[in-house]
Amino acid sequence: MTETRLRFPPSPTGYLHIGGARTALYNWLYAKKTGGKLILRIEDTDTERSTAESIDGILDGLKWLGIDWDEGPYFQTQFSADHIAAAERLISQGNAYKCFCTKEELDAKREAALASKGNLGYDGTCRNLTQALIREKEAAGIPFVVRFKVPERQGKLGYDDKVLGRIECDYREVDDFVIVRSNGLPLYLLCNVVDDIRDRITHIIRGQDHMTNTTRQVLLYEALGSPVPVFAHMPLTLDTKKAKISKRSHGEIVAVHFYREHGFIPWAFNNFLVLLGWSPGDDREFFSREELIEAFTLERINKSSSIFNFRKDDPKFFTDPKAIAINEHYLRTMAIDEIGEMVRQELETDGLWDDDYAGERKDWYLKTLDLIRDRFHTLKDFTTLGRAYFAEDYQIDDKPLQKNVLKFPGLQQWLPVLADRYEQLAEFTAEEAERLARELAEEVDVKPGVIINGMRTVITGQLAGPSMFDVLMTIGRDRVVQRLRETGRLF
RNA sequence: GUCCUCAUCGUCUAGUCAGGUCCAGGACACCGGCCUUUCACGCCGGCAACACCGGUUCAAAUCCGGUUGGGGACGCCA
Repeated sequence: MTETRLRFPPSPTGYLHIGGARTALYNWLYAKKTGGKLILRIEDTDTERSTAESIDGILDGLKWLGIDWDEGPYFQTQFSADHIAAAERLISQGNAYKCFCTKEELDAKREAALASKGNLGYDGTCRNLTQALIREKEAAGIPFVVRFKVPERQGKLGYDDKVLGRIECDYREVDDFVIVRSNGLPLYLLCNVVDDIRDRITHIIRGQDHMTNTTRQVLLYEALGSPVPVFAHMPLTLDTKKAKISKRSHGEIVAVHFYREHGFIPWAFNNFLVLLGWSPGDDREFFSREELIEAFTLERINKSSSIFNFRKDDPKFFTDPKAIAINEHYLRTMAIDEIGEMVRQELETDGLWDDDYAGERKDWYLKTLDLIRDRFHTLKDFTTLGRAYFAEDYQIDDKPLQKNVLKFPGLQQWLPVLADRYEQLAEFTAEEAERLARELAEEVDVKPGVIINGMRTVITGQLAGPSMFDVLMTIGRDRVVQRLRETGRLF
């Protein structure tokens, strides 16, 4: 069996979005699973819209996700000669012809067809021009495009899709499509096939929005005398209103970089993406890289499209709750030193990193992360909700401030008293700290919770958190004492 | 409009190819309870779906037909 060769061919017209990332992921998984190769090819033939920034963005996105490739990136524009040669070959073989219809004529016809509810395809005006007429028009300098001449055959045109099964349509349903622009530059349908043939691509995994392209490209493979690769059309990802997600209409929320910037763990995001249109067939939802490669098959890709259930302006979920839940799972279960590396990036970005965290305080650093990670959702939470562990400029949230502090004015006196007692303690342990806190509560005749939760808010700024006395040990006596003494500033 | 295609809880899905073990399982979300010094931690429980109509069959979420609904494509974009 020959090696499987897959490709991810993004067009550099914007950032990498979740649809593209998912396509890349599926191709990558299948390449890994079959011991094949993944080729990265930048399809930049739309020179009007392609940008260098987009290329960088796409590469960065893939790298962040951990999707690596074996060849490339190749740039489609560097193979123009191949594309042009193929077009010429198709013309000389009689598989393509020059079309002198103007854009205006075509637009008018399309509009008329739309109005009369007719078919929108090309009507074949230039399909059978005589050689003489063609030479005459060329001599007159009339611009032309090259169209593929769809064979007039009975029966069905189609292909076998790994996901969808047999896909067919009538030959008469496909109109003569343009393969070369009037400026001489070949178009996607052709370039894509020529490149896939040259790159010896064996499997094409792409979105269902390409299904009609595939039908036409099958004709191109045939005319070019190459075998048709295996096709697998994956379901599309729709928005909550069931429209195809796009950079244009959804913006940042569908951009891969948005998730990086919101503290997602790269693999967690892959894990979320792969489940949008694929399942292992059992109840597993979390996979290591190796497990996923092992479990992944083309046959288990779903047929029906899925909805990316992001919530705009939802105070609780900034994106699909399932994505967040998966991220939380990894946040809680990954090896703590791996989490440590990722949190380090966050701390550095915020100017909170201390080199000792990698040196003599490494133990403290990792223990602290381990203590607080259970209640966090993203890597960003370590520098926001968990800021009090690493800095003095943490915010006191309003809700706990009202509920746990301002409601009990006595805390202005009580907590500084507790600070004194903590300071004088022979040994600052969780047990001792708790004993003194409860003792104080009894003295001033309030429930222990008043003292404990008041402390929580003063010391961490938060309403919730780990066991308070563990927090105290983590923050350390000096900082605890200091923060408790300053309770008055909150009133 | 034409063609292609899809159809199970709010969302992601298992089950459909090989009909009975499915008055449909899991996860997320939601609701309730427990734990507790707190909680968006944890634990336990609950709510919630086979789009519709016919047909085949002893038996249909599963097979067949139709209807409806959704999506995609119909570019000198990729």
